[in-house]
Amino acid sequence: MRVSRLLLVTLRDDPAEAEIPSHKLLLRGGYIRRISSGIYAYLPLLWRVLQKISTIVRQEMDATGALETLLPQLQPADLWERSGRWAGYTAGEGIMFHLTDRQGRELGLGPTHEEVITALAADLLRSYRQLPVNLYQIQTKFRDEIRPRFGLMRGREFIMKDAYSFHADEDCLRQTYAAMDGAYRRIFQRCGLRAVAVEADSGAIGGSASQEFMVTAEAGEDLILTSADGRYAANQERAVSRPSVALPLAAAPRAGGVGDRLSTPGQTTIEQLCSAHGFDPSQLVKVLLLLARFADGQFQPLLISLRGDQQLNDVKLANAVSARLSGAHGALLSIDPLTADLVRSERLPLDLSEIPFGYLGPDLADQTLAPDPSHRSDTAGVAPPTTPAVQLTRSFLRLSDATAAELEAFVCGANAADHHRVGASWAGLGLQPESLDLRAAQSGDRCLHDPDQCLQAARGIEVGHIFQLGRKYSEAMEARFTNESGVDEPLWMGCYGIGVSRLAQAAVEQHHDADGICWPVAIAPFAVIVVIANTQEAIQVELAESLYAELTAAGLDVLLDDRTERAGVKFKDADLIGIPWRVVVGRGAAAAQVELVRRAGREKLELAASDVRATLEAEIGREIAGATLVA
RNA sequence: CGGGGCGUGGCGCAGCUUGGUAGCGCGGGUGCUUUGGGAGCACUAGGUCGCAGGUUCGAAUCCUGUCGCCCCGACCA
Repeated sequence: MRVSRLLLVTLRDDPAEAEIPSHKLLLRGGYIRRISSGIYAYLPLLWRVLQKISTIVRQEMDATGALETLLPQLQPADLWERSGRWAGYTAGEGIMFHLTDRQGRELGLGPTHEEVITALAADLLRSYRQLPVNLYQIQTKFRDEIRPRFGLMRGREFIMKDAYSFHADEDCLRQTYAAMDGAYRRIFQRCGLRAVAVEADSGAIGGSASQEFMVTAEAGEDLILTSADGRYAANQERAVSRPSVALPLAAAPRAGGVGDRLSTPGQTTIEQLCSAHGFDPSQLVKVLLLLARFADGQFQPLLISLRGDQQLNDVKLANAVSARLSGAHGALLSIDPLTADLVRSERLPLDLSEIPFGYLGPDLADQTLAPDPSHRSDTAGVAPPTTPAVQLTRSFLRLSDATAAELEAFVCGANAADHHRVGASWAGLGLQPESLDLRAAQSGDRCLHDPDQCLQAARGIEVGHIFQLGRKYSEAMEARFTNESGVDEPLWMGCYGIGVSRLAQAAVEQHHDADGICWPVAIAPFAVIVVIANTQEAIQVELAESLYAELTAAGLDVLLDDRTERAGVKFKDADLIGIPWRVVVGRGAAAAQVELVRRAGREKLELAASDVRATLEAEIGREIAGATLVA
């Protein structure tokens, strides 16, 4: 391809809309253009990158025996109603674009394909003899993201490889999951990315085990925690660690007591309490008052106890709450602090004026949630307005993190303004807390697998995620097969995603310098750019043309910069768009000498034009092989 | 949705406080010179100042509304 024909439009200044390096460089290099928020045109250069990534993905997926397919993006609502996800994905904060067709049928634009594939599996799969099977596709996904961000990093329309496997039993699912783990490692390796596999929360997709693949980069949206020995890595949402040892309370209290009352006026925070009375935060139990909302309209107040020096992990909390109540009330929609503002905006029949915020203890009585009498008289005898009746549970769901539950004696609020209790115990308060893990693991915490190892924090861009779904969808959608004994049972499922367009940008985020992109050769739009330093010199043009023809004939992806620009312009553009190898045909052309420059390291080599092809083939071959073999 | 910021030729910005000729750099076109790290000179095209109201003799500038975009939070490949 000739640069003069490439529609190469590069920008000298950083566009105002871009914040992070990869986004700026993709815009400046003429790789993408924004059409609307979170919606991008992939220009010819980027399309070549995406095709190269897709090819690698295909090769590795095919090598595991997976079958490529292509599923519809327009999906009927009833499929999603059968899985129980239509409401959650379309209402409120739901991310599915949806529409009504001319017949009044509801359709959604596919954000993911569990429903479609499971319906297909129910149709096609009948016998254990057909199993296992793994179907994948590479296509555009649509998600009405709450906040699109950073160009291709979080778009409302993006390219994804998604795969879905079906199995006769859980053991077989585990094998395919492991095979996908291997394939993913090879894919990212071959794309030239430094990626780490981390334990993950399975989120809205559901299911049991799941693992994310993170490209480490400052601009990453996720926080990951890893141990230096490489044996543990997890998303912070999921990460576990050893809490520090709590300091015992100095004045040993009576065993099983409720503690001594302590006057603490105005001391509503952990810091104030500790500095006023010399407590250590680990001697305190802090109590959070929250409100969970469910798909069926039910509200459930939560009373969460944590040791004073620990932070709540809201993903762990959401999982714990879902596990207890989603069976009865459907999906957990949100958990928010229970405040006067929330009561007002949700029109809850609650009066929080008696709740002593800042002085809560784990034994706060359910009666504090009694309905507000004034509210009752307001609405007595009046037909309720258009809003449906609020369903509110009038007792707390009480959950305690293990660090709090294990304290023998602690300081906590007295459930009365301006007072705390010192030396309280769970038995004394009449509570028997379950020991849950609700706390956020943090950088510096000691690891479970080895107390000598500490967790380190890094930021990451999630480029892949693999799940063992189990039978969640096959049960909901009645995708069943006949097993060896002739008995019908639901299929076991796994699903496996790679954000292809996100991966392209993540590669830029990881491979760039002050002058532009430094693509790994495996996914670069072109491997080589031949630059004619001065197009007025016929001898340079002639040599460059013959090199271009030779390299192209050798099967390399070659760009010929034949523009009549000055050399400096062409060098700047070549650096910006990040072609891994540059061949400069300039002053040495008369002697058939050219210069070979590696983009990433700037190494230069003067060599005979006749040696260029062999040198490039060796260098590129070495890089590709290196990326393939290391595993 | 809550909080913060921005909309002025294709791109990056100034002008707005204190109302009165719409400007700068880059980019585009033509010509000449230059030709190994974003060249120089000359000429030239291109803007209803996001949109709609209002105030005013007069609005890019002041007021109101609205749309769009970006950043911080809940979501995720």
